[in-house]
Amino acid sequence: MAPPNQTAQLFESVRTAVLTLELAPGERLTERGLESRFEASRTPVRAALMRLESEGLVRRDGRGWIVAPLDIDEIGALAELREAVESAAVRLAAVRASGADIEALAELLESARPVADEEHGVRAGGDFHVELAQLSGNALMAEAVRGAMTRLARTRWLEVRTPEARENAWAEHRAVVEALRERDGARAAALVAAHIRDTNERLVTFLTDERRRLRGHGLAIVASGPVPAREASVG
Amino acid sequence: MAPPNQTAQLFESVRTAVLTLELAPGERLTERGLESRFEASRTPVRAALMRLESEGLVRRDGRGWIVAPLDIDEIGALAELREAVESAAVRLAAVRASGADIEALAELLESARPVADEEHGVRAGGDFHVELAQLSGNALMAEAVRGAMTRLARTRWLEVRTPEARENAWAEHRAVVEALRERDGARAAALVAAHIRDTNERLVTFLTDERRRLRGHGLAIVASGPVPAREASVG
DNA sequence: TACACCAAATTGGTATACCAAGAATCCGAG
DNA sequence: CTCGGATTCTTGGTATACCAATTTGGTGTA
Repeated sequence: MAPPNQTAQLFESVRTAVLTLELAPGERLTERGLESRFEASRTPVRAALMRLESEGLVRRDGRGWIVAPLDIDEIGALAELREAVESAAVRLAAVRASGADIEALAELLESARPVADEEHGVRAGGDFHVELAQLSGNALMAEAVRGAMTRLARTRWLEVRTPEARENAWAEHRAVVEALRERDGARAAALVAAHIRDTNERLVTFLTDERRRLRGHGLAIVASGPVPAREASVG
Repeated sequence: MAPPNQTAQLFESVRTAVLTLELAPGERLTERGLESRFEASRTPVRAALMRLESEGLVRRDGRGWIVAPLDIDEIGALAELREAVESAAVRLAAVRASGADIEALAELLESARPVADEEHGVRAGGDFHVELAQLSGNALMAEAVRGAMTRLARTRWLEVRTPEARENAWAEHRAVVEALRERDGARAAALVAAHIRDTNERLVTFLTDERRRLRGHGLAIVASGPVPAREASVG
């Protein structure tokens, strides 16, 4: 069973294309365009689009579809959400996680240490936060963090990542693990919150500064999302 | 057939059926079954199922679909998530919300006061939390709360809601608004957290106690993890 | 030139036919 | 009656035809 389902494969392909900016933020997508581009029929294309939509990577634009624009306001909102969820999660983790789980996280972190490989470092950075949230034992919190990291993933290809900055982020992660080891939930939560806040601030500063240049590369960054249509009915 | 989109209508119908327990938790769903039941073709049925899946109301079971089972562990996880998000949101709201917004929320609460009408009270109860989160100015937080309330909505048809309990919940909501009026974010957050914790505790206690009885009515409540495979198929 | 109007093309929405995999059922051998 | 295997049914996955609504382009008129 090499191709169990075309949908999953197609979904991954489109998703990757969005995350790597191969499909530019704000770009218009047509079902038939994707159909021919990825060589699949409309049914799996539609399924992929709907899933991508629920992940926030793709959005409806009137009747059609667009790649979700990079939205500085959304990035800020994500940081706030992450701060709330991740700090609560780590507080829970300090109480619930087994020593072995914490050590496994420490090991994951250690393995990402050298950060020589850009892509590897990027991926590991997001994974750390998801794994950390997982230690809370609360699957929904972990899922929320994963969703947030997904929405943020595209910015990682833009952000400046000096060796110092990466080393710094790594050290902050390590401090969190250390606090976890000592079962100091409050400290761990504070560290996580500060880390998220700082990282976000750097990111937003960078994006704001570079907005003009990035636009020159055909990359639009909006400042306040196109007003999501308000709906009246909520069951 | 003039209706702009059948999908939206079908989606609402199925969603309502799930939320009202007309479609029982754990029940197996087939695309063709829904197709004939709701008189639509498979395409919109599949779209609705995928959307419902992203809302957590429907789930894949192997190759097929089931209505998401009521899961006490998930309910607990939702409470933890809500506590994290809503308390952070209300803290933000205390700083950001306009006086008019706060008054509008107070009015919404006031209008739900008599709670004579069961269904109205139920809906308003969930709405309050969503509107409250909206005052944070963080759309993603509000969306997270809305999602959590959706996942919890089915329990409201089961829960005992004595007039005292409802009056009590209403009073707790009111205390939050009062704290908001005074721009006391810390107190508002503490009140929200306590309210969520208490409500959840009552709910879980009730579900645990009544689990046997509810099962007698063909309603399965799982304690952990998925997969109750086959349950209520007409007794 | 500006503009109104019509025709063709494009698009998402919908319906449906076909497929392979799995489940259920039937039937005959023992 | 039991068991094994073949047949049939059902199911989700996929491909595709058709539709209505928009968009697009062109064209003729004032």
